[in-house]
Amino acid sequence: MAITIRDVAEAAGVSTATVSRALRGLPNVDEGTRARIQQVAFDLDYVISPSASRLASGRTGSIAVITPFIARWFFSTVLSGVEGVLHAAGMDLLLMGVSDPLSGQHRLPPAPRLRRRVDGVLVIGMPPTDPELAEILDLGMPTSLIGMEVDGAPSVTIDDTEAARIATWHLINLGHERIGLITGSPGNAPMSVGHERERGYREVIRENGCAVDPLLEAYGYFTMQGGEQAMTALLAQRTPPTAVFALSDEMAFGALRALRNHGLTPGRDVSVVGIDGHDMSEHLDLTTVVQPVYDLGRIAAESLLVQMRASTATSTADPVRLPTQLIVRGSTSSPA
Amino acid sequence: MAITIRDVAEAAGVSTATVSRALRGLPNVDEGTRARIQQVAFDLDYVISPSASRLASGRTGSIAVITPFIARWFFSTVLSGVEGVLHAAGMDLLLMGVSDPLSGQHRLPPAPRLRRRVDGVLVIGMPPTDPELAEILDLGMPTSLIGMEVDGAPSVTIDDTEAARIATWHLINLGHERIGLITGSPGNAPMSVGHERERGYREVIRENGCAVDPLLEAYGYFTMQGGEQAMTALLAQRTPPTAVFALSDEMAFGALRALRNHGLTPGRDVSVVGIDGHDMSEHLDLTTVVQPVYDLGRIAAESLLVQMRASTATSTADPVRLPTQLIVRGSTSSPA
DNA sequence: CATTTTCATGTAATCGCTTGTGCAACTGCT
DNA sequence: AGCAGTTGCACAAGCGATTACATGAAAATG
Repeated sequence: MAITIRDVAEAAGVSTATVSRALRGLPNVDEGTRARIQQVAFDLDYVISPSASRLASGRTGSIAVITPFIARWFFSTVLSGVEGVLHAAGMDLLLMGVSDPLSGQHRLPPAPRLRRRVDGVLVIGMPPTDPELAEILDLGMPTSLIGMEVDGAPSVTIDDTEAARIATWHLINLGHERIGLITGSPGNAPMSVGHERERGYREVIRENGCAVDPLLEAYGYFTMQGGEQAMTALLAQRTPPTAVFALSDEMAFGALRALRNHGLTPGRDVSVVGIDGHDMSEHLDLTTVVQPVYDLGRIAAESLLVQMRASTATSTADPVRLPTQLIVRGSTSSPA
Repeated sequence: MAITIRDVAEAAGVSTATVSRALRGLPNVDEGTRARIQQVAFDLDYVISPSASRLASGRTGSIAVITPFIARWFFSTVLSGVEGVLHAAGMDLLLMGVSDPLSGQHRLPPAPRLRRRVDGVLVIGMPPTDPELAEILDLGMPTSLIGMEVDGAPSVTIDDTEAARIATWHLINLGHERIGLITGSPGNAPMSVGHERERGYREVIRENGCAVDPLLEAYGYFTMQGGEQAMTALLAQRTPPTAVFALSDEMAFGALRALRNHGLTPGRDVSVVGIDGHDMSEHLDLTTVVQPVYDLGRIAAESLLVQMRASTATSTADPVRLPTQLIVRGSTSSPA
């Protein structure tokens, strides 16, 4: 069978306790002994059994990442940032989807599958009101949230309202007065990204004395296709907007496509601005409010690790908010 | 402390052995007893300790997914397909990147981190000649490859040469004679995706009596930016190609952009065809050879599970090849 | 020089589950 | 009724580490 710590101990002429300490870099081991043990372990091609180690120590050395989507740009980019940090820290990354990739149907709640399995949890972009999120937080283990804020839980986000304000102000400053909105879905949960961004938009619209016209709002469901349909709907109005703010770049992409399908030129005929800084936004010449997506994941992972080390349950749960930046491109300009 | 199997056993008035069998659905347990145990376990809010279970049984119930990139469309889409299957099977998915997300530098080889930690491995899109891949295969555990073929290892791919042939033939059939190629990097490893696709291109070019002109080939490094630079380079020739085949959609996107930057209209002035069926290809009106990326992941995961159940080491390692399909869009047409 | 500390190491009791073995109590057969 | 074959369950030996505690030697202290 496989080599165990016992084999190493015998070969090195010490006890398993010493091997354990030596290999894990604990103090109170003679450096000479440590070197010898390391050499023996290497020669025997010994690898520790994580299962045994976990059982004995009570630590799993792994962290779950919970996400509603894996194949979408935002989520996979965050995931990439997370992975970089966890890998460097020697942690295992357990990836768990919340909804079925194809149907989008919610699966069983992930909380029960987390217990005793991981030391910490990272949650990406779930609605703050989601009961499943509450279950996860109730687990009482170190948790860090990405892209949403919940009272008392550490989180890393951008200021969504502010980002939306920046985008909307940009259109206002260009002289637009009829500004459409492509939002997520009808029942945007309170505190959710969609809700906060909508709020930023409405605030700025009101501050400028423009009416908040329900006819200027359409649902894009945060997908490209949805954005296209939403833009199409907006264009069907008797007085279409001269500019549109899409809550995400992917919806904005859809909007651009709808414009072209209608023989309109984005930026010249109708301005479009998004939020994200999607890889393709430069390519499509889309004005957007860039958010540091990779860093969202990176920083959340780092803070989770800190939180886990400082096992003092009194984790300072101040939410981290990363800055955003408006990048002006060809999809926005002053109205004709 | 936490509830253990012992607590459940005592509360149900049976031995831990029976609890273990009952909860795992093993036979030789009276259905009445089983129901009672399940009820007790539920009431006590008992969850099994994976660490203990793994140590005792020798099975980890988890599978590693190794990938060079996480945030790229192809990889995250495959990953999504894999996750769906593994989740349904109750397996833990350990995500491991091979290279650093930011720098792209290779990290330490993943093989040592796999031993004793997972029951199976899924590898996405590594060059077949990569020594790290060899190390992984040498581990001797159930493994399934996605997007590359290696002798003796089960794999799920498309026929890359054939896909390239289809794309190139499409351009030939349209009447193009000077057909450019946007390939990966200079040293495309033998048997790699890039190499095979290049081969398909060259075969068709030769079959049609066209010369394989090195000046018609440029490197796009499988990125959008690279594709843009490659197209720019091709346009700088004295006699630029009238059509270009990019080995991936993302490079094709870059090519489209380069064309527009030069005041050229894709499809009318220069035709562009890619391979992938990227989410954005429809949006950008790109002709492409669609590959079933999600299914690549799904099927590989399913076959890995089968392979693990049929523990007979003599796994029939016949490579699975999924079909591709040419989707003609506006980016290709007959030369002017 | 006696005594207290510190250091390096060993002993052995866990951690919480799985599973081979054995033993009754049933079953169905002749 | 007798016998072999099931069936349902308990016993207990692991699985391979970690770690509290014990131990003896060496170093530091007064």
